[in-house]
Amino acid sequence: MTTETLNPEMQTILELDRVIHEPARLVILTVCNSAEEVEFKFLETTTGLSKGNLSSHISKLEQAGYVEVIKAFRKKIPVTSFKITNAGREALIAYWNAIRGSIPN
Amino acid sequence: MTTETLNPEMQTILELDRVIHEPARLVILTVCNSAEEVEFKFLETTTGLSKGNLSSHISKLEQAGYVEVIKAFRKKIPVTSFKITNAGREALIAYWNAIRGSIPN
DNA sequence: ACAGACCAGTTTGTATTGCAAACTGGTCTA
DNA sequence: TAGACCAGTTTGCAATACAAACTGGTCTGT
Repeated sequence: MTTETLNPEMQTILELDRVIHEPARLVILTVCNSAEEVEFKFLETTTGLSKGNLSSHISKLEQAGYVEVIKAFRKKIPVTSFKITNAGREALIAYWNAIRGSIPN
Repeated sequence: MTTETLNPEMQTILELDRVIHEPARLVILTVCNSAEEVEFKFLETTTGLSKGNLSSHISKLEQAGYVEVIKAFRKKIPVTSFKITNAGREALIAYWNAIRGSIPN
């Protein structure tokens, strides 16, 4: 080792957005980003996450302002849907850019 | 949304090696991978991680079998160094491959 | 009508984590 | 030889990820 400073790609890794860095949330947000609106049930079955787990990760994303939660009824059954926000989309893009920039060949 | 199955890239994300997924450890392991042997002090100053933090992350990496810890003395002062193991190198490569394969364009 | 199976989603309890402050065991200096 | 200093570990704590247990409601069979 010759240099005494961490190269910038590694510095970037240390500063990654922890809300998005959690795999479950990265997947949730990515799915939300790929559709207008996504239902709870859909996320549950596709991701294989448990309801509780899914619920709390979504709360985190909501708190961070990365998704909007939409509560509605289909017939008489409650249906919860999610929509990525602008902030969420930006954060997601920034996250991928950071990763992309740090990947070794 | 039309499909009911999570695409394989997202599945990969959910299965990332959590030992390596932690940014601090990813950086430590990457530095170790770029040199024959790396000293504690060097990691401390380059990464900016606190001693305690660094120490416990390295313990994790050692437990996982990803680094070897080498204790020695320089004059009379203890010097601890780290060396990535084969398993560590493989895990790191696998991690980057997983990430690389999951990145959106 | 109503008991209980079922459903969508939340809350709670717990084990694990990441972190820095406090500590250990030692060397060096005045 | 007291105490400043150094390399690294342990401890204590706040924040997490997770699933089991729960809530509030609808539907089914009798």
